[in-house]
Amino acid sequence: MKVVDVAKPGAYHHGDLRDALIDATTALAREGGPDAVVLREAARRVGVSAAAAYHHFANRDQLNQAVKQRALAILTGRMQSALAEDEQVRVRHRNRQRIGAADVARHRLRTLGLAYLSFAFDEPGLFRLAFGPRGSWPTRESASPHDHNAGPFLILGQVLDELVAACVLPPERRPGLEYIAWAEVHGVAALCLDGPLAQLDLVARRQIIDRALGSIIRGL
Amino acid sequence: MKVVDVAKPGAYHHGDLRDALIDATTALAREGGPDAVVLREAARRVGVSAAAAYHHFANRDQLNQAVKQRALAILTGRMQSALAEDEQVRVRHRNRQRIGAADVARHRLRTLGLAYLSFAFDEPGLFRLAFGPRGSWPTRESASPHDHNAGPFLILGQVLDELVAACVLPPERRPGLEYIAWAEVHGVAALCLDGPLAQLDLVARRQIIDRALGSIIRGL
DNA sequence: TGTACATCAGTGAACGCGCGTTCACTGATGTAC
DNA sequence: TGTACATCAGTGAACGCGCGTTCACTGATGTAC
Repeated sequence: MKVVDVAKPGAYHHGDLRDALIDATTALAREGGPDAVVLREAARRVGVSAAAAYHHFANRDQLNQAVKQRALAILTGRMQSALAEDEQVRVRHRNRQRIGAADVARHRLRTLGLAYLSFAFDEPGLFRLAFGPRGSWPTRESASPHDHNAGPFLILGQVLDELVAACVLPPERRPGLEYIAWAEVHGVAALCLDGPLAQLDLVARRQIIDRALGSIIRGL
Repeated sequence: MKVVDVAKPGAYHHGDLRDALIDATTALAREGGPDAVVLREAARRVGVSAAAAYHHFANRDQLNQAVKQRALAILTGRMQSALAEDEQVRVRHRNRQRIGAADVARHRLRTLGLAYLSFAFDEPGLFRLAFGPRGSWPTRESASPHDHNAGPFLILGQVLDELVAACVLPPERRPGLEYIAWAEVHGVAALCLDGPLAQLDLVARRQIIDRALGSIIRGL
């Protein structure tokens, strides 16, 4: 197995330029959203000629698409680690109080929603890129193999399954519920970032979020 | 009062270039979304030099902002006329069957949601512009005086008030409910246009929409 | 192990494009006398 | 009613910019013998 030596200074061959370009472009998107995704600037940041990028991407759109997937992977990671953190807290306190499976499942759903929203607010540039008009939504086939197909969609689905198992959610209402739950949370994020809710102060926003999450859980 | 003679051919003075530019740019946005909002192209379509635009807008962003407001006005109009059409149907059938105020109010809320979604699907370019990252959301002060401040927000608020009046919605849950309802419907639109729901066929999309609207109304 | 050579992954210069914006200008409009 | 003139709303040419993309090239890498 070849060891990839990253950024060996002065090296003619970069080592892993493709990944480096995706990294740099992700940073651009982070700072300036979809409009900041500029192939030349990414190459500049990596310290490479713009033409070099064309050995790794057919065109700008392919680079853009790769960054879009990266953004989604970051979102997925945040959702997963939020659940994991939740789990740790629960394990640590398990002797002090016994919590029912129903409450646990409900809490996990809420955690997922909060993770989604905090991604949107912490990383508005990446969020806008991921859910913006440019480029297509990655299909299951085009998704990165490292994800094990575990996009936001699947994580949400698992937690909804837990709700069914905990008898919180009637099984007949389970199918397709991902869409509804996702839409509600996504709508809050979108309206807060670029819509009529953009001017809300943090307190008001917090209220809306609590209310929306409550509404989803109650709506089960 | 001066009669504005639109597009008198060969006229040096245009008459109402400002409006004409907004019209042309709206057409651009309709066809290509936010990225298609290009000052020079709008001037070209109107048949005027690009520099002329600077007698009416300080810069490209102001033009963009005006078109954003136009898009919102169109959305508002669609919502209003959907309600009006509903009303007509109801008046026409009023002798055949008596419907309770509660059902009427619920139906009006559903109508509003459908109008919002049909705007998103019929006019994706305008929808993306209106709710996209570029430009700020128009505040009450900057809104066009012709609207009488009746944006989507206020129409929705009125219908929610009707629900309270009809005893469908407990008054204590009324305040701020606009946000929740709007977010849910907006989320469906956004995810269907540019998100993971983009690949759904029309039938599946229709199901999601029905379900989401039902969920809002049930959640009251 | 050493060498010839195909392939890979870079370079740097250039192309064409279209954009937003500015400038000095000029033709039309409307008002004061 | 006619005329001088300030103001308004256009013109067309130009500027500078930065982009995506292509091209002929060259240095590095790794493989076959």
